[in-house]
Amino acid sequence: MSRTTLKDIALELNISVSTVSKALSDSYEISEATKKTVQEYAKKHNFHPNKLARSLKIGKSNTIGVIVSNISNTFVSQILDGIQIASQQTIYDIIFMQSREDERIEKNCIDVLRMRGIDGLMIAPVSSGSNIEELKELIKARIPVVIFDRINHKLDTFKVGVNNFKGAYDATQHLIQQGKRNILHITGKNLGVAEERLNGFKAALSDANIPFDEKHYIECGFNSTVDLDSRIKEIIIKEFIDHKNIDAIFGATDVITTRTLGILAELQIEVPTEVAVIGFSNTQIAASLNPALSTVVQPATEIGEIATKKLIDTINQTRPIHEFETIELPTQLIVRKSSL
Amino acid sequence: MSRTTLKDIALELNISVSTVSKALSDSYEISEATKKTVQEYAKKHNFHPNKLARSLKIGKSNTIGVIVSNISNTFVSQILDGIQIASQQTIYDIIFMQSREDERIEKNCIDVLRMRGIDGLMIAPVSSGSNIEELKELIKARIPVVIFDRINHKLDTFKVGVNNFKGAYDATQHLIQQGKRNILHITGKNLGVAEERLNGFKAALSDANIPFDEKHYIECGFNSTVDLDSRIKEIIIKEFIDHKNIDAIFGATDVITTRTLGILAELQIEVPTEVAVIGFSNTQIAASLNPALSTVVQPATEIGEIATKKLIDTINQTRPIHEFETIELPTQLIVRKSSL
DNA sequence: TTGTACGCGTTATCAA
DNA sequence: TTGATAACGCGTACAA
Repeated sequence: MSRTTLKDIALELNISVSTVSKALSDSYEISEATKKTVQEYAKKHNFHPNKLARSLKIGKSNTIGVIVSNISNTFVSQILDGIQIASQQTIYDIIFMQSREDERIEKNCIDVLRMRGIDGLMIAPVSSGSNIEELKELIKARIPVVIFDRINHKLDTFKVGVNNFKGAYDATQHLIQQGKRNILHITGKNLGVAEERLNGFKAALSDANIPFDEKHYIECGFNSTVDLDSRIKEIIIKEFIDHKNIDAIFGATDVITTRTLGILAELQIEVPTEVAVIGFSNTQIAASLNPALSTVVQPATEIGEIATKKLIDTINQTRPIHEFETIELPTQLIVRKSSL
Repeated sequence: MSRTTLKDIALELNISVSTVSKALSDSYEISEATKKTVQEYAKKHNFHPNKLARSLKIGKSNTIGVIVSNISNTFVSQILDGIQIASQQTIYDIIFMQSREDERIEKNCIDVLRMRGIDGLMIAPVSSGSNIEELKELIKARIPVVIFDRINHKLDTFKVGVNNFKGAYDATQHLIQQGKRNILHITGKNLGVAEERLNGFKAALSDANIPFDEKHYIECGFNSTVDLDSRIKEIIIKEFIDHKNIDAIFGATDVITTRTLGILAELQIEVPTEVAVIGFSNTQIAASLNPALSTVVQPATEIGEIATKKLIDTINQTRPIHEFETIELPTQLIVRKSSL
């Protein structure tokens, strides 16, 4: 048995295909009687209209494409949750794809989604300039694009993310208020948001008249977890154990912060008595950690929801938009035991 | 500017649409010269064939639908990773949807995916009988279905998951070997895999001649995290603090296990000296926890990969399959500090 | 109120 | 080697 079509119903009921089509969409042209017959038949035989054919016909797919780096990242999956929530009550379905931090894969994702006839795209781009031509083309083809999270991307369009400067500033200031003066900032290489977070870190130091020490700013590659681990370990051993000149660590990302905690435990360095720790992190188990981890939390769900709403608004706009808005949501500093 | 079509190219190059189509698919019927002209023109003008039209025509969408309960769950997102990896090198694209543990939403997901013309479906069902009629219909319509993770579902089809009995048995046995005899098993309500895990737990106790105490088996509702937390806390206070008759806890899921750790920290109960902890958990930061958490790890990525391969195989099978296989992968017991 | 005819963009068959 | 034509399933202007 293959799938039921309008034609099948028409044949069975001895009426025309268009009558069936109209009856199912509750058209005013059709009599209540036939509507009822058709709709009941459809329900009984579990008729599902073919979206492909429908989209092809009306030139809209009611689909939104989403490209993220990696689904298996707490922060990202929380954003996806928000996207799902916002799209739930709309006519739009969501298709997710992963770029895996690779511009070529990202290009492929864009192509695939485009071929699928998405009505709009939401993307957290790999880098600040990645696939900018492709994205421009989408917009030219009147497929709106919203950029989220990595809002330093150069494309001129709607953007939704957080105020990374302030988030980093607040975290650093908190450590300073706890009497820490030798703070190590660990961040990632080629991380779009890193620069603003570094700026916030520096600004907080500067405002407290603490000189910025180059040695207390470390960039880690992200090639593999092993690399990341050994790199972090190396620097902690050097700066904390050998030179004894660190009293706090500020991690720039979810992964860095949690890995750091693990390494400190492994090296039997007591948190927060020997070293205080705080970092950007959206892991739900921050409170379950021992010691409970102080974090800069990004409003992930909200980012997803706002981005989705913005995109849908833009899709439904009849005339092209030329004035774009960048929304920077505030982060939230949650102080727990690891930095007290 | 709207999107380019075969027609546009044909018009521009003064050849027929079918010639363009054949040239682009590198047909042997077309001369090298025209092929070259067409392909170059297509590349230059960034032509993307319309997949909707293509799928409609050939009756295959080269799309696989995936339904999971909740993307923002470590274990689930690891499975999705595996699915992505396995599909990467194939012609198939993946569409994810979330059921949020709700059978009606799950039904809606199935309908949407079906309307989208998926060639196959992978699903971790909400419950053991959820939407069984819908799924049967899919199979009747020759759209293969593979069930993963929640392999206790009653539908007769391919299933890929883990051996929950053995995973639970191993964890419990390990605790017993550490000299623990009063083990609390915390599990979830309406959790498909709970029963097998409970059986494994009981079997290990029985094999060590330890009687099973009803009071040491707790089911938690999953309505909200707050409920879960307070329920776990309540039972720990009663059994550990008041009656002092627990020396170990075995958590049945990722969420339960990590929440338990948090609550123990909050109550200032020392792990593992006062209470040993082990549990099913796929969180990547188990090693980063303090104390490092002993876990029963499920081969999530592998589950995703195998399920995907099985599904694609089935899709490409010309004749319907009537003998289905259930693959139960082994779990891995990783002993860390929390249970030593 | 219902039916006919056409087109969305593609592929496949067959004729030129 | 190329092109005309039909068809996939649906929606809609127009005719009946």
